[in-house]
Amino acid sequence: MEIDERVRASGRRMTVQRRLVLEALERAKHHITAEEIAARIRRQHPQIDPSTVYRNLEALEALGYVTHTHFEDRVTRWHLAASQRHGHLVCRQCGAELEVPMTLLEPLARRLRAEHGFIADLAHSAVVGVCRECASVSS
Amino acid sequence: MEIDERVRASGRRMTVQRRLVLEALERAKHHITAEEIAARIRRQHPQIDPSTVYRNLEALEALGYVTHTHFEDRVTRWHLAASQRHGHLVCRQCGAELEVPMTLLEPLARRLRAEHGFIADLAHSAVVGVCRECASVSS
DNA sequence: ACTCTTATCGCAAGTAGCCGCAATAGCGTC
DNA sequence: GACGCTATTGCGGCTACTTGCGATAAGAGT
Repeated sequence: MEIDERVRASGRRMTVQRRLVLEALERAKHHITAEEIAARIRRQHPQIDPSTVYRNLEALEALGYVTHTHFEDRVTRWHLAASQRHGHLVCRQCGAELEVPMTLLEPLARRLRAEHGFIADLAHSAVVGVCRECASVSS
Repeated sequence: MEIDERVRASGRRMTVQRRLVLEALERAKHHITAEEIAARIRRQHPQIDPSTVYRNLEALEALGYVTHTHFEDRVTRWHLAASQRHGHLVCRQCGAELEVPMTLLEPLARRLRAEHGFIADLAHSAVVGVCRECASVSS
């Protein structure tokens, strides 16, 4: 089924704005901020309000097309849910970002599930710490 | 008092505002937001600006007296660094918070260190997911 | 094609938190 | 105890969102 139909089937509507947000995500495919999406869309369609972009990201997330990840402290970044899931390490000193396969995080997820019945989404927040380079310089 | 001296020894100054922030943290001792600290202080000292509270939390964090943890999406909470370190699980559906001992998270930290040279601070961000109760209801 | 319900939009105002700046006030030194 | 250097403060304005509201327009039904 086409995305348009699935959106409608859920009682939502496929608007020009929603399609533009989806297209921006498809074009970026990877870690884009809401601000960036809004800026890109507004280059061609300046009448589209940033709040519309935020609301559409939320709606598309509720439908399962999109997810977001929290990076260093205040930045949220969005990507298509279909793209490869992976964890993130971010260095609190130099800001470097490292991607790690989910398999690395799975043992913890399994243990949280077994011991606390908690279904963890370990890709949702980046792991903050100090990268190899910064650690070797500062100590 | 000894904190005062240590603050001064680092080239910083012990101001009324800084002492009030520290006292608020000592009284709360556990997971308080910057807004709450500011509000409590401002009940007695309305001239103290919230931005001063934020800057003092930052300064006290740099000195190692205080740390912060990120909870669900946009909430940051502060506590004395001296208090017991532990991880947090937060349910994205009901908001329930669960504390887990750091030992549970350490195997992952060790592996990140061994395989990526990355010194992870797994207490810095809560682990987001779905708690046992919400999982059993929704599925 | 036309109607009608209501999801969604644009706008303006609100929120937590951050930052630059001129004024203020710790505190080491005399 | 006054002096001077400069860390820190209060303020106003900015960022990254969020929210309320009246207007607009999807799209199901006729």
